[in-house]
Amino acid sequence: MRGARIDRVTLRRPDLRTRFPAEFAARLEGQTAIGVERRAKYLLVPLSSGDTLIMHLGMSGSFQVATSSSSADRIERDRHDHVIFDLSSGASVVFNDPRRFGFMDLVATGDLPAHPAIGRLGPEPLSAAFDAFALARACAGKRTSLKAALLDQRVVAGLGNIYVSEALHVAGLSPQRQASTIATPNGSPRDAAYRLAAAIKSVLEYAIARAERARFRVYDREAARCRRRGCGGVVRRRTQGGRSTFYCPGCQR
DNA sequence: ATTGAGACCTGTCGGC
DNA sequence: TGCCGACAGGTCTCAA
Repeated sequence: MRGARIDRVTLRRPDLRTRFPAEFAARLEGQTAIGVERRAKYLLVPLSSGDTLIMHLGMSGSFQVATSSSSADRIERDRHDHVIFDLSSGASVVFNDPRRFGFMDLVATGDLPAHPAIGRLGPEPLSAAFDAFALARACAGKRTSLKAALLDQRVVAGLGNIYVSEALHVAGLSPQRQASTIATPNGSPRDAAYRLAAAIKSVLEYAIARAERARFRVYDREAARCRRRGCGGVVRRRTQGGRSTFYCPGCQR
C-alpha cells in the first residue's frame, strides 16, 4: 500500500465490530498511502488527504494481497472478505475477518492522540521508553493480577493473551501475583520489574525474529513439561478474567 | 478510578 | 451423522 493510490474501496457489509465512519470509501478513494505504520495492535495508514486510516485485526482478521490486475473483479470472494482496497499499483488488498472483531476508522492525523483507542495506549514494549521504571510506575498500587495488568494496554501497549503468559514464564513470575508487588510503595522497580520488562522485550523480539509460528514456552501447553532448564514442572491452565492463562507452578512465583 | 464480568461474532473441535 | 457446549490470538461497556 505504501506509495500507492487507493483507487476503489469496496465495503461488502455495513460494519465490522463498529460501523464504518460516514463517507468511509469516498474519503479514501483517490488518496495516496504515505506510509504503513503500527501502534500497539493498530495498523495506521497516513494518507495524502491528511487523514489516517486506522485498522485492527481483532481476533480473526487477516489481509491478503492479490496482484492479478486483469481479473480482479472476478476473484472468488470468501463470505468473510469484508473490505477490498484496489490500488493504483494493480494490487488489491483484501480484509477478511470471520468473527468481525476487527474494525476500521478514519480520522484526521492530528486528532490521533485524541482517538479513544489510540490516545490512552501505554508505551511500546520495544521502545526505550518502556523499561523497569515505566513498568513499575504503571503497576504501583494496582490490586489486580500481573496477568490482568499486562493485558491492560495502558500499562504496556500491544501484549496479548499469548505473550503475557510467555513473558511471565520467562520472568519466573506467577500470573496470579498482585501487580503492585513488582514495585516499591513509591513506584520504583523491584527486581521482579527488571526481570519482567526484560522478559517482555525478549519474548517479543524472539517472536518477531521467527516470523513463522513461534514455539511457545507455556501457551497452549497444558499438562506438558515446563521448558525451563532444570525445572521439571508441569504447565497448568487456569482461567483469569475469562481468558486462559498458562503457567508453570514450579518456577513462577 | 479501578476492577471483573459480560458482550460482541463465527468457526472448530471433542464428547455423547 | 448430528447436536451441544466449550473455546479461540481483542476490546468495549457496564455495574459494583
